[in-house]
Amino acid sequence: MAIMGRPREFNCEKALDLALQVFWRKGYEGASMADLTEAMGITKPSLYAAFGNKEELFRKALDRYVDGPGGYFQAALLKPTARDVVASLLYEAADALTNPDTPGCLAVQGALSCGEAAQTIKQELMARRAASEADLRRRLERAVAEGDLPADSDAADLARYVSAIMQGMAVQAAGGVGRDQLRKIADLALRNWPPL
Amino acid sequence: MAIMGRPREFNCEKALDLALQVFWRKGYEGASMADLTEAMGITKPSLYAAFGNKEELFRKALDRYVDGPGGYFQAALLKPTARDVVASLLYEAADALTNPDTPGCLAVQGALSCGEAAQTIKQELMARRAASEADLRRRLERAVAEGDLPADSDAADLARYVSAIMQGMAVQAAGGVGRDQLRKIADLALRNWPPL
DNA sequence: ACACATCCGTAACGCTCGGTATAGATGGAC
DNA sequence: GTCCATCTATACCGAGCGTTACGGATGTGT
Repeated sequence: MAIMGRPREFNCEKALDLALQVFWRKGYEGASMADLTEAMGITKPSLYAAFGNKEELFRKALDRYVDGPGGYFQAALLKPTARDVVASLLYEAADALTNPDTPGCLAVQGALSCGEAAQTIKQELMARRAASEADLRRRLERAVAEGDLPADSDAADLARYVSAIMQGMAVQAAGGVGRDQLRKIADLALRNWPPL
Repeated sequence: MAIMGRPREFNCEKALDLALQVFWRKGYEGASMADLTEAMGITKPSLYAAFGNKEELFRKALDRYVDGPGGYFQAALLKPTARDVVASLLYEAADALTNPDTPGCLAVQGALSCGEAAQTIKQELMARRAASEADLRRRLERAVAEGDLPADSDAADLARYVSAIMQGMAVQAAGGVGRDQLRKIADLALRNWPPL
């Protein structure tokens, strides 16, 4: 049995990308269904039929983010040395955070603080940030094992340190700071790596 | 002509402190008037008579924050050396961000991203963060002039760097990271100061 | 004691929110 | 060409939002 009935008139993935942009700029709570449907070019019933509800839509947009524009994070972990990994993370973050197509960090701006209704989203984002930090921590643990970092380095502390700098850059970007200024933050952070 | 009519039954400053706690935990948009009136122990008409509206209430709470729990920032600028200033900022931030009475950084969590209605608040917070950073920049400029920092230091870049670390710590604190872990971030940042 | 300015509480306002019932349009399967 | 599953669109729902009108309560100044 192939597909039956009237086919969908819009492209699901394109619509998700448009929704992602709205969530990016306004956060989860700040983005209203009216904002979303207008940006996506579809009506509310179509949105609900295709994506379930606002929360599921956000989660799907979030998945699309980490696999797409947010992919620089996982890509950076593949660099050969710990210094390359951290440098790549910080400079790629500076670029991504100021790219007009990918404004800011969804995991930070999405729902840092919110009302009761959005707390499951807030916790989801907290978990994602923690998971990314854990990925970085494991990469740095490997670097310690390989002698790429001093043997007495605490990979967990270093990962938290680098994560905090990236998140601080995200806050700066939300405040309108530009790419070159973010890269200078990265420069300064990298002037002592590893921070001994 | 002294005061006339029925005197107010609640303490304005105490009520402001209670409102501040709500804004702290839920952000500007996430805090509803019902949340606020319940926490403050007053009814809505009393709140509107005393504070104007939600936006003015937030601004008054914000003023009370910078003069009270947020005062560590200005206090840190009075330390004798640039290193003392930065160390005080980072360690005091670690303490303040994890103090149950002053949870997180209102300037970061208040309204990082939001809907249309709250964008004046968002811009106010952006301006406050920028103003704090400018205060720090001027303090570091003084340090350069005093020979306390290398003559080729860029005070603006350094101030942005330190601000980003503090804001990153605020995001970490919003994610549940504890005091000791935040202090380790401060430790790592201070291992190269100034970052040459 | 009286008058009045002010505050408190109930109850409602208009609006927007996220979400949906229903009816009409569309196009593939037979 | 007919059937019918599916999509689209209008119009609406109940709930919650920030805000306010109104009337009764309260204490001060005269």
